[in-house]
Amino acid sequence: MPVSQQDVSKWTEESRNTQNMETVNGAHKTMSMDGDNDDDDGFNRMEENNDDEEQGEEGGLGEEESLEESPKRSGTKRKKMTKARQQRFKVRRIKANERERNRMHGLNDALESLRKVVPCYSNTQKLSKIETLRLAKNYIWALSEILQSDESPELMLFVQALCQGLSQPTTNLVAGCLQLNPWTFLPEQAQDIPSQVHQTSTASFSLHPSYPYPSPPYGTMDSSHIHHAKPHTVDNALEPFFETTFTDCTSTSPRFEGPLSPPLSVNGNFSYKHKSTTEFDKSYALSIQYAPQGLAGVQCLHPFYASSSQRFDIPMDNFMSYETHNERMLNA
DNA sequence: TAGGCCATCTGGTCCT
DNA sequence: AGGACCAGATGGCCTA
Repeated sequence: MPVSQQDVSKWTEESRNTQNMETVNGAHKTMSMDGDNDDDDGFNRMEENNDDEEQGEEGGLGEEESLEESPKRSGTKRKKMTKARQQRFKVRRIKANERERNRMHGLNDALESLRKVVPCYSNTQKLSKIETLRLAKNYIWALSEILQSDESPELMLFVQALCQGLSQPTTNLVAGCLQLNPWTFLPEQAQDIPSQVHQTSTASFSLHPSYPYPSPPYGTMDSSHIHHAKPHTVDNALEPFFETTFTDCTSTSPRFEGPLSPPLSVNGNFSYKHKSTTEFDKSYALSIQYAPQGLAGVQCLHPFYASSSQRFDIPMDNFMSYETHNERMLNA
């Protein structure tokens, strides 16, 4: 770990007694070279350092708390590292490592719980930690805006809000969970899509000016933009469909009560960079085809139809395929 | 093979 | 003194 002057200035006399600059830098030169969870490693290093600093010291218990002048730094005092003291450090370090592991496991458990309540969850495609946090942040923010606006949220804007700042794979996953084509709500992607698709889908949605892209730095999200949400000037061809969809969901689909339904793998299905429109359509169709038991197999949260964050499954029959969507748009 | 993600170790700091 | 929390460093694993 690089040690700055500021860090050095923070050191207390006590810390200097147990570890000077050279010790710190030396430790990091050799730290974690094996990575095999050998708890003795750090203490072996400590002992090596101590060997350098305790020349001729035999480690009697009675000398444990005595102080001596450091031979390497004038004016600094450090405690003798006796065998007993080394042993105490070793035990303390082992215990600290275990606590740290448990702490991180608890953190990971909490993160896993969070993964299960954000809008899309897949057992096969686990969101990374950072993406989980980003999606959760977007989700909370979107929900709060919906509450404040007191209006029926439009799905496209809702998904846009969810996907702010998310990586391409995560955006694909969210899109897959909501059975949307990410081309239709990500402006930067829309620049690269084939013209045919662009004309038939993306151009139909006027991206809301209050959803700038790329997203602002995290934590600085402007909370005003949904208040400014203007009604769509261009009819969203999906909107009536989704209104029906979610209405149907509440009436025909069982509410989420038990274990998660089988996940729908959307891995790569929305990747557009190396696929023609036809290929895209095929992969999209495949993603639907492999959805188990006629259900989407994913669990989606829509704040307007799933109050209190209740999860529900969206029947596959309620979804319009990408081809169907394109046909409708072409015929419109 | 590079890059992303992750688990783990570690030392420093703050608090009880 | 010891625990909680944090951030840096490192190596392993996986994927494009």
